[in-house]
Amino acid sequence: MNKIKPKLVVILGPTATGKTKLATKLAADFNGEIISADSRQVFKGMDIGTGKDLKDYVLAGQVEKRVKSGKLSFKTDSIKVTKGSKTSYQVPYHLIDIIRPMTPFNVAKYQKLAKMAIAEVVGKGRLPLLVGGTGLYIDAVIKNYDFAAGTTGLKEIREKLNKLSLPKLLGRLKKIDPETFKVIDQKNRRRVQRAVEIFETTGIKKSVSDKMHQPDYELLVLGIDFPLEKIYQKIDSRLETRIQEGMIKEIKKLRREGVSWKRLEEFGLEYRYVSRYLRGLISYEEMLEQLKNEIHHFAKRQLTWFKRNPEIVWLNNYATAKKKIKEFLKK
RNA sequence: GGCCACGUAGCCAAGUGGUAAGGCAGAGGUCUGCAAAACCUUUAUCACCAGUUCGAUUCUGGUCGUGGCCU
Repeated sequence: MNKIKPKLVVILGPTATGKTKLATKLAADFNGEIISADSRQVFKGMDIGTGKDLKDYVLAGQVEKRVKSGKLSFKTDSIKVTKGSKTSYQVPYHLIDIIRPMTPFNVAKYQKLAKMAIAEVVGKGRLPLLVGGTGLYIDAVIKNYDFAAGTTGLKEIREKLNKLSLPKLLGRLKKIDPETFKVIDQKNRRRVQRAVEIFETTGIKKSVSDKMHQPDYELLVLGIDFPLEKIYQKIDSRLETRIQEGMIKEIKKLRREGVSWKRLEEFGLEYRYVSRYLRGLISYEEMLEQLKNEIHHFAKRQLTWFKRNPEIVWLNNYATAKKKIKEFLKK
């Protein structure tokens, strides 16, 4: 019953704080592999807009020296990349580029895949690092949310519920799960509908199912702490860079490949506002301005989510992160 | 110098003789199957001075400021 839980290091933080770069270095230091926790980088072809910089997972330069001096602990050759005379190391990553943009994806699927990926990494005797900024996805893994039941018939039930008005949904919720009804955001249709869905698919009330979970891992949760103004600045300059790198082209290409406007709108941020621009709904200047504001808001929302987790150890540099992980692994 | 218009929160902006819509930005928050999503909360005494009035941000006069036109 009391079996030893695998250790999992989590690195989270709002957008534009350099999570990937930090995680890559740490993965190299501790013989680790990265499991991405990013709800948009799972999609193929969505690269520039999601900041999916795969080069960030490669450690180049002084690696050979670091390996010889024992500072890098990679033990297999599979991650060693030799290009001409230069050797670099690819830190293995998971859950990036795994599905096509038209394919629906959600937390439940993510959780399943992430658990599998973590198990795989642990099986290899390496350290799994869960790295990303999607709070819900991270919590689904580290708090072990229960999505197992109720997969059957979800589509039908959802279609049925989609047709109901919000007051009707609220009425139904009040009947089946008054406890949730009391605390739920009653103006948020999506949430209300989901609470009803949970009951209709599983027969279990949301208020009950919420309480049934135990973490699967021994955790170290590191949060990257950055002043918000700096994040805003970085967001703004990063946006200009992304446009120069062909972000608009990327979105045109997605369209050509059959991704609907509706889907692009759903993806939010870059995909939403560039689409609106391409459709002629807003001007180029409006796109830039609105996008900057929206990404600022997004960063704030991420922070709000993370703030309420007291488990997070906030830090802002590599050395501290390294020290924390070292201590964690010794325990 | 003369004439006209305007002066409402960081920005845009509505409005009324009885103590001021809304939007944006800002701040705070919610979060268990779309989460880069969806949703919630919050921000003014109306340029200044004097007068009319029971009461003025709204009317009158002046001051300052801004924009435009004219000589």
